[in-house]
Amino acid sequence: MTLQDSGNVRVRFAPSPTGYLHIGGARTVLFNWLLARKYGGKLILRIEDTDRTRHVEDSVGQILDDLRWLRLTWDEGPEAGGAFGPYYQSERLDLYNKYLDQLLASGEAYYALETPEELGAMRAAAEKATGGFRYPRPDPLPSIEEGLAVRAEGRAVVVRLKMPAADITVDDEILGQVTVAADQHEDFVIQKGDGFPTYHLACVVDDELMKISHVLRGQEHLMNTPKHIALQRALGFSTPRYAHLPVIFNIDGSKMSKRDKEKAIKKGLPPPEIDVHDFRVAGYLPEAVLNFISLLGWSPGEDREQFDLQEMTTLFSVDRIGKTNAKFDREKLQSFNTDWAARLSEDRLLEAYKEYLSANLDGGEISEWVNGPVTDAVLRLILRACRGFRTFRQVDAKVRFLFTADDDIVYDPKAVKKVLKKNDGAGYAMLEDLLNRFEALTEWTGDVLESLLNRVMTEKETKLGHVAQPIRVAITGATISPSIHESLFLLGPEHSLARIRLCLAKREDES
RNA sequence: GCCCCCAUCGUCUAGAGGCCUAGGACACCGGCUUUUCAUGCCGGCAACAGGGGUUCGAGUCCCCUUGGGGGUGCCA
Repeated sequence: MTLQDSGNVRVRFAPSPTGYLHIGGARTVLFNWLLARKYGGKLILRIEDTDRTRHVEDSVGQILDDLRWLRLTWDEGPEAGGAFGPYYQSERLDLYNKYLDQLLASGEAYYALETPEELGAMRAAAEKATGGFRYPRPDPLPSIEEGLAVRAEGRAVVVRLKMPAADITVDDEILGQVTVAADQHEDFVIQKGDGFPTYHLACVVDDELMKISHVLRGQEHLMNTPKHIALQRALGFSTPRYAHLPVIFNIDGSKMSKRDKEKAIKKGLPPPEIDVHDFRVAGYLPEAVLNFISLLGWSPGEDREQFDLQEMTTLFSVDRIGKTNAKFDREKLQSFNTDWAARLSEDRLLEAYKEYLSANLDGGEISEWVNGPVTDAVLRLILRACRGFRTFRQVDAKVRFLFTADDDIVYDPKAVKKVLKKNDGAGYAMLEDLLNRFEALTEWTGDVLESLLNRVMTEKETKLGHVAQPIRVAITGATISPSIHESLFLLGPEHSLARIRLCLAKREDES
């Protein structure tokens, strides 16, 4: 990046509205966002909705939502507006048609009259014969009149670009020079039979009209770039700087596909997180997700790993982006999440927790726990009691007993056996003793409870575990919860005592 | 098949010819702390894909092989 680029950086993220924002897409936006931020440029959000058959209802809303959750803002695009709109390609058809006409008139493009079926047959035959197919340019080329006449008959006709008979070199900021030989080119389709432009045309026209300076996109687009360069030359456009990002895979090397989720569900396995939304629902913090994906294909060096968006912006640079594909390691993400959760302010953590809850309740709000309405103060207490947690989902699991009615507590048989029945019901005996002491308490605070339990431990010359675990099982049904005095305090005297009595009563039922 | 890209611990990576006895982080394995689950602390294991060059010297440059990935759509 040279000095004269400063202030003129205009980058874009151009998703197709086919579902939630994919985690790989998130990294692409992030890098674009960082570049724009670093050089005081603009990030443009453009919706590439030229394939009506793949359009998914409301997915633009979902993508915008995911970006907001990540705190990645855009300067132009849906909701933001801008001087280069519209930002939906489906609303820019007249623009594409104008350039299409120009190309047709100058002879740089031509109508191709094969039906999809004919093309398919040609491809199949060629693949059988040589293993590969390249569209053979007709000789002579159909005239414009001919193309128009066929179209007038109601038959779908496509427009193809006449590729130049010369090598094309992509000057990539990450990969260096990549040359595709002249004999590898193919006259590709720029307008589909339904009158929509293909991705290539729309992309090139928009990048020019929107004055895009740098294109940072996935490496799966590398082989499209010579096509785009040819189109730019035919149209008299300039060529933006290109940087093709390495691809992100699953830990086993397979593609991170949205279909992995359906496959896992079919097998009865928990679905893996693939889309940004999945990570949100699973209880990850946007700070951690962003930090983690920034390190997939990029590194600031000097053994630095953890930083927020601001530091990232300072550290970011395109020449530190690597060429090697990366595998997505959820274990490391979890570790990052743990660190971020420990580092964030209470206010921010509370906000993030509420976002997590709302994503899981489909936008609804969690309203009641055993002791009444759920307030911010309650959520703060919960988060504090769960310090050291890895994801919000773990927080949920740990405090579920606070959202369960006394009669609905499910006692884990293993826990009951190990903690209560063992040693001739030593656990139950402990509970009976503790019940009396709890009933005598006039104050129910964490401190009071803690010192009471400590006293019991000393008196009985036993470990705290023998005191705490029976209570834990009695009030939660299982062996996992926040520290015992905090668990008791949060539950409150009424429910705590009720559950201990209930637990003791259940023992009698069984004997 | 053809074209293109890539190659350091299991994973993410540092490494711009001597600073490399190859560094960090996650995971893993030990140990400590602990009231459960976590957390925290200490220690350990672990890599330059293979082969040729170039050079006084190669993880770093070149070539080949192998392996991985992408493209080869009227998808983007």
